[in-house]
Amino acid sequence: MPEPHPRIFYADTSDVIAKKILGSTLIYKAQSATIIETEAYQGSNDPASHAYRGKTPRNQAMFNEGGYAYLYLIYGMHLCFNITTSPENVPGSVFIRGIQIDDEIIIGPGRLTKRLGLSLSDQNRCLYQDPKLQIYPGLWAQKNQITAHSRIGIKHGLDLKWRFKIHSTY
DNA sequence: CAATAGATCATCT
DNA sequence: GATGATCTATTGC
Repeated sequence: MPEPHPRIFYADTSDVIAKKILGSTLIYKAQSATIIETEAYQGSNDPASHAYRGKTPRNQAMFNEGGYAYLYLIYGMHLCFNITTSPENVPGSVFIRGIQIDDEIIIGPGRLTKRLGLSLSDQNRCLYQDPKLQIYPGLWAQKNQITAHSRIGIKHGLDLKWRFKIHSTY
């Protein structure tokens, strides 16, 4: 039996984890999804981040140590799913933008949370301890290529190339 | 095709 | 009271 990514996997900064987690397998409600697109968000060094101006009730989950779920509602209707990174009280998260389930490609943070059935009750779940929500190392044996891009839907921090996509090359 | 508008609400100022 | 780490439908070229 393979093990989920351990606690130490999430200890680095979000831009590193966002790349490293591509191709990993997300397990939720008997569904198995491959992570194919991510973005990184940090803290006071990242003007696009919810945590740019410090801790608030909404973003408190971003201050967890690495490996916890951070979810929030955007535009009154879409749930967005992140995984925290970095030590406790150092805000950082990997925002999941795209997944693949079997042959179905799902791009868009709101679409994928709806498809998987994630909800705010999954807030703060630990990805390496909670059996309901887990992430395993990828089983992609192919040679893959990762590209870096500007993040979507933000007004600041567009110079940071913190959106990452994995492409299978065969 | 590309551009725009509308939905809809918790959070922050 | 304004806004936003979005998505879809619709309009316009």
